[in-house]
Amino acid sequence: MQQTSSPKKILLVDDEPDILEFMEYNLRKENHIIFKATNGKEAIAKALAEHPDLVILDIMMPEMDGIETCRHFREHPSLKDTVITFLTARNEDYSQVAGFEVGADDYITKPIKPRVLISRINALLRRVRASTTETPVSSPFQMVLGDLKIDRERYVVTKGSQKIDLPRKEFELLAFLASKPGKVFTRDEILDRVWGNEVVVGDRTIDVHVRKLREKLGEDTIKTVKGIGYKFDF
Amino acid sequence: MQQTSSPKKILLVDDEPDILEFMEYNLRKENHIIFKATNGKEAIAKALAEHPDLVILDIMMPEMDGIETCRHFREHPSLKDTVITFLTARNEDYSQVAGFEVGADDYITKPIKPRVLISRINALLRRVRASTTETPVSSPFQMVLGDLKIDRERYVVTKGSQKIDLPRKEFELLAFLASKPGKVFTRDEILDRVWGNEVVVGDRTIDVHVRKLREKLGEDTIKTVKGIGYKFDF
DNA sequence: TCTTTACTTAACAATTAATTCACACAGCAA
DNA sequence: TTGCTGTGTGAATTAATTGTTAAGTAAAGA
Repeated sequence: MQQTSSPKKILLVDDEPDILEFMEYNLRKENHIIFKATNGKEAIAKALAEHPDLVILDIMMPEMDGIETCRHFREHPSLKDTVITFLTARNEDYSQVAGFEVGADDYITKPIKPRVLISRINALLRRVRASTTETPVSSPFQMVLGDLKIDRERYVVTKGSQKIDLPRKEFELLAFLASKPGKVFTRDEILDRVWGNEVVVGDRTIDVHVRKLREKLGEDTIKTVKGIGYKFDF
Repeated sequence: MQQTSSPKKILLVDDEPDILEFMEYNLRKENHIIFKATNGKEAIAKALAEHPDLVILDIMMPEMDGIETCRHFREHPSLKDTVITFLTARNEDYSQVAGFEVGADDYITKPIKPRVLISRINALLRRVRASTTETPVSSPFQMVLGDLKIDRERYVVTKGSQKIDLPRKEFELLAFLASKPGKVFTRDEILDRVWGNEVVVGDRTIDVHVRKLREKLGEDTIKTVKGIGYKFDF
């Protein structure tokens, strides 16, 4: 199974230790960082402290059940955008409805198979990341800049009438720089947006990619602003 | 959840009152103005009267189904640029293909999760309707792409004068990729649409199907865009 | 049931992309 | 000039992604 980019914080909430352990084991194998809670109150406390990317919440719990806990999450300003998925025994039909009403993002039924768990979790994490990152700027699929056309949908760059194939990072770097022609992006900004803040790469990585872009697009498309960063100009 | 700029008019079309109500509730929370219809005819009437920004159309409806209704929209001069998204139960096999062929803008599968619904809708509303206009709809049941003919009614593919029989998944995959020639579909998109959001398959499944298609149709029909996905080109 | 076909998985190979490395070079200040 | 800082470059290395084959399941048909 594909390895997702960066490890995520996941908070598991269930009153049964067996299930907690089972999920912890499986998710840890996927390199996620796991926190656990055995009731709703503890869950909220841990969430406030750790700000998990995802919460897996058992519906059936003593005292404060999953639905109730979820509602608390949704009411809390700093937690209300957390991704929450419920866990429930199969055939608890009505609770599904209730779950979605309080703003659940997904629903996993017990008994859980490791493969299914992992795949659902990864899919959720991907999707959520996608929807929050979604459309940075107005996102026209195609940008035209001088004699350069950048087609985000088709993933193709055209210079004049010549089609140029770019590998992923090069394309993303170019698209990012070109999103605001003329603006100077610092190395930090570039790393944040193109590489993501969790990935650690060396100092020369950006340079090399810039160089490759210059090789393919011509020397004068990307300009160096010494001590600051790079900008796209045409 | 982020509040989008201005309230939009949304027309919901479904024969099941529960679903209508569910969607109305969730979209109203987002400050949209909601209209409802329970069949295709009513939908067109309301659309003509209200000119909604977006139509959410259930595929499975008595009398005039979603596909048919969509076609009517597309033929109507004053409605043909309306953004339309389909609603369908998971794994209603070929309807996805049909949906794109009649010019759908997006595809939402039931059961619907509120947050997913809202995020997809908002994304759709933000994006200007330009991408679908550029793909001319040749004929609802038959696509012709270069020397390739895809007949979704008989699910038969013809290359030149040679008839090629494709198994179900291969056909669906091909038809999906071909629904927007040139566009790169990510593996996630492909899994979502061809396999359905709840089916769990391994990483190499798509590859193998792609390979089989290439075997049968020639190496250069489906192109790999490393790190992103696949695209159909001719 | 048996048989066939489609679908998925697993293991490994091949390919391509991303990153690092070592050093070169340029600009600037003392 | 010398030393410093920041950037450019090509080769080498490492990592990630995809291709391929074979084999195992599941589903459909006879």
